[in-house]
Amino acid sequence: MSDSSPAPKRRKEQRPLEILRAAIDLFGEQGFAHTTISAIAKRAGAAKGTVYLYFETKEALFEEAVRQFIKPMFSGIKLSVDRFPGTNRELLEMLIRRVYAELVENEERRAIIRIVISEGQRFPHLGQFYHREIIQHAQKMIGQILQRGVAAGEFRESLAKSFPAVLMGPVMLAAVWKMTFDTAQPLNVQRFCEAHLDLIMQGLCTR
Amino acid sequence: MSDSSPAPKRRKEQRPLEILRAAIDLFGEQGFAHTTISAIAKRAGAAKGTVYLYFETKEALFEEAVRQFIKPMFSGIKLSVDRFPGTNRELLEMLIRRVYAELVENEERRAIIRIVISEGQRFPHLGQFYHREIIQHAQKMIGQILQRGVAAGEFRESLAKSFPAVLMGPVMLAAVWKMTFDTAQPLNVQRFCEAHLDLIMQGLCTR
DNA sequence: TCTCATAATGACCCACGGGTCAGTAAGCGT
DNA sequence: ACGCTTACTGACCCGTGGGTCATTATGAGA
Repeated sequence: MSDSSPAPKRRKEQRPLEILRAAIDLFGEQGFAHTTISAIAKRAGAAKGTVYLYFETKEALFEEAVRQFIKPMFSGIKLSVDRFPGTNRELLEMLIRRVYAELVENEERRAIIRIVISEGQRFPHLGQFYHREIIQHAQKMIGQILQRGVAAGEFRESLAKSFPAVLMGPVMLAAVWKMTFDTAQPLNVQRFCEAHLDLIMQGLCTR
Repeated sequence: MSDSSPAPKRRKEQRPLEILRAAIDLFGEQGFAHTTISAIAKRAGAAKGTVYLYFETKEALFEEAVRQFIKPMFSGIKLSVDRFPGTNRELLEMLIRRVYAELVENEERRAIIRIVISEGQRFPHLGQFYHREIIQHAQKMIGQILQRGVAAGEFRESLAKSFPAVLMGPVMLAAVWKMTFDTAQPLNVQRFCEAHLDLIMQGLCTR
């Protein structure tokens, strides 16, 4: 029958994921401390005790939830980079546009960023995990693009090859801005992205 | 006599500032939710009740503490920009170096950034205040430097004039990195700063 | 239809911490 | 020395929320 009955259902397989989904939503909206297990259970359509059937503690649930949603964030971008046909310059441009679309414009993803920043001190695992799963791969990816671009004569030799993250700095700023200052001064992400690309491609100075 | 006596002293003037200092330290270290009034009082060398003599609630204390430490952050930089003698290019370079020194290398200042990011959702005042007191002025300052630089032929026309914040993107990333990934992969701030300057001054592409 | 292993429940327990207030004592004026 | 004002204290109150567990409900298999 339909699952509209209020009576509890036994669904061992789906439960954990439903709970993780509810958890990541609420942690993103309210932060770790202000999110209650009861609220997570309620949103997942379960009772408080059910959460503790699948997760040891609130912290364990938290780390699992973040883990669950960090991984897929990167895989989509990685795929489209691997099979890109154009020049390295076009590839870098496409990559940066994608990152804005995936990380800055998507509210759920921004929430992950905020979580990693704000809870990173109290959950060192989290920072380490995020670094291992995302940052490291991203650095390698950008490093390769730069290297190939230099070899192909598209890019000059620059210090960015030692710090690929420099290229992504404005992305981080845009994400933080959206989360923090957008009510005071709304950010036009598209145009910000264009300014970003303009800057790193051309630089500021006349020759 | 010396103030080593354990008996309570009556010092109406110094108390509030001592409490604010203790508060900003602890809020920076542990975040808003995990910082207790008792801990703040203890660090300030006072009793819990004393805190409530000077501040209505925990939130009021929090906002006051942040306010207290945000303002002086900017004034030093502003001063050295106003009286700078060199070219606009040199000025921009000096400015960016100073911002790294003040915001990224200084742990207390980074704490403020983390606070604004992580508590910004639940305390909208905070984001608005920070924007009004820092971001807006910084934007104006950088905008002027760019404009003068273009007029003097030092800078090309670029989209950065509409989004001066783009230039500061890597600073934000460096600050976040220091707070979050530094144990996983320590960041050499000096060299990162050089890479940042190299990038925005020269750009990536060959002509 | 009956049994039984177990998924699911939610009332309950209790530690924690924001906020209070009756009491204490410092120190000024006389 | 003696009040008297008031800065200061910390034991106490109580709402909140993490975590438990005795009880109930479910549905697969006999």
